[in-house]
Amino acid sequence: MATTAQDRPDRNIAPADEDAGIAFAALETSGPDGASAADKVAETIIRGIRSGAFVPGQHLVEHDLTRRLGISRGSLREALKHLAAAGIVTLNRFRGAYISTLDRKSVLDLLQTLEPLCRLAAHLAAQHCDSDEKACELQEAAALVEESHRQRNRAEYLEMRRQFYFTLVDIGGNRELERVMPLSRTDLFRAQIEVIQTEKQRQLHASGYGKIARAVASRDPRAAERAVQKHFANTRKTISELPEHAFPSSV
Amino acid sequence: MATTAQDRPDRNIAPADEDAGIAFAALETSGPDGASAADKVAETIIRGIRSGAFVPGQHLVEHDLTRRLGISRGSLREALKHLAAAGIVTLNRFRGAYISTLDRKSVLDLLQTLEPLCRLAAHLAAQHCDSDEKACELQEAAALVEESHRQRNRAEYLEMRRQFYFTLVDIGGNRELERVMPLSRTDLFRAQIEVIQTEKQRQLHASGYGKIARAVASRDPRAAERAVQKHFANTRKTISELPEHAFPSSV
DNA sequence: CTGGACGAAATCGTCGGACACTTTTACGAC
DNA sequence: GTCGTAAAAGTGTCCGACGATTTCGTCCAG
Repeated sequence: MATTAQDRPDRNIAPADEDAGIAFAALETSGPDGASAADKVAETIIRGIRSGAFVPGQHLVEHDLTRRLGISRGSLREALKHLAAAGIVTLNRFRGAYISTLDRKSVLDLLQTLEPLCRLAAHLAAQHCDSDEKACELQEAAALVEESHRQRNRAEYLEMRRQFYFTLVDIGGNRELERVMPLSRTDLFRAQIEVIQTEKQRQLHASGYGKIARAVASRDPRAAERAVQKHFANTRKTISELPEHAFPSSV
Repeated sequence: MATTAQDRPDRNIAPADEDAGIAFAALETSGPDGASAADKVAETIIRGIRSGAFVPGQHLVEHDLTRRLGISRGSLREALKHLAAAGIVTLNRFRGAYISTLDRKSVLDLLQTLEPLCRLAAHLAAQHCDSDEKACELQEAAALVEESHRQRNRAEYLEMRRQFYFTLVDIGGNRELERVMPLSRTDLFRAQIEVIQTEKQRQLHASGYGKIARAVASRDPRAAERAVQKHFANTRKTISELPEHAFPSSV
């Protein structure tokens, strides 16, 4: 399964050492104090991926991260283990942690897996959208996604997108969905393609959330599922149109 | 290779006996199979749940486990973190790790989430079942489930059941499914209800896997999905018939 | 000049101890 | 019996250490 050459992230990783320094400048671990240090580190790394500070294929050296994040190796390893379980980083025994890379098939597999879960989430949300307050909350989340899109703020766009799905699942009331849905993993390929896709594709994707929110607010589960289905069809079409160099080869 | 004197857990906490004949050939995609100590501990705890050595709600004290499993606290905490991400144990800050408990709603939520994933898995498996070899492998996995059922070997039954799903997903070829599907979490409630449900319910559940395997082998994706749907409907019916005391109250 | 053996550096996996903090429990006063 | 406090238990985090493995540079034979 591993490609012929050992990992050659020469294209992905910025060769300049000092370049990584500025990336960590903004990585101040800010989070709810209720979370453990490892959780905060994991959240920081995910934010780094969304913002582009970490790119797929990048090697995460323990000593570097512990120094820059100001935590111990144990806590960092807990965080890396957590991220590896979620599929965001891949651990190679004695060779370290790397930001996971998704090739075209992995992305399509991910979409194929995510779609029925999102359909279920939308279905449940439409069923449980009895109070206008929740419908309003969801539409506001969709508005925030589109707002971030207009501002060209990639990191916030991905964060708001995650928040939208979170709200959708929350309204549905199925706690297991929240645990299972691989939202963080989608951040990986979203962060990859966000800088490659055309403006029209970006626009199409951003508008999908408003449509889903409206369909859910109409309290028609079937319509909500159809909206999700259409959104995924659009995403698949976008991916089919992307050039091959958008996807790293190595896994 | 040579097991040092350290990583030798002299005996597990339960009368686990010598059921290590499984030697399942998983983990082929993750490259270096070298299971870390934390992974082995996590697997041991999951087996303990399947065998009944650990019961939902049980408090896992770090000092106890490190002594009994012969590992360090750091490795144990990694394992607990991993299990917590999978929903098998619940971590309470400063209060420790507990085997997760599933009330009736959680079980129904879990089934609701798992069903579309299993339908997708069956659908893909039916599509990709072009070689007879794979169909045979799946039917053999189903036969092993029923064999364990006849032998009243609960731990092996659950292990074979997991193996069946693993085979199903593997034939389908969607790698993301394997990561997302919350199989270990289902072991939790399976282990709970396995001792409570009636013989007829147990029989019904065990026969479902053979039906799914046959439907997949027929290479009819629709029929495979229907078989999964029916299997889940049966499980839901069984759960609706269970008394309330089958489900712990606290979460 | 090439290629393989050798060894040093880098990095990871695991362990044990240490201290701060929180929760739980035990105990004595009222 | 109730309440407050102190001890005990248990967890969260960090540090240092050692062994294992990979990686890479060096050196010598052909």
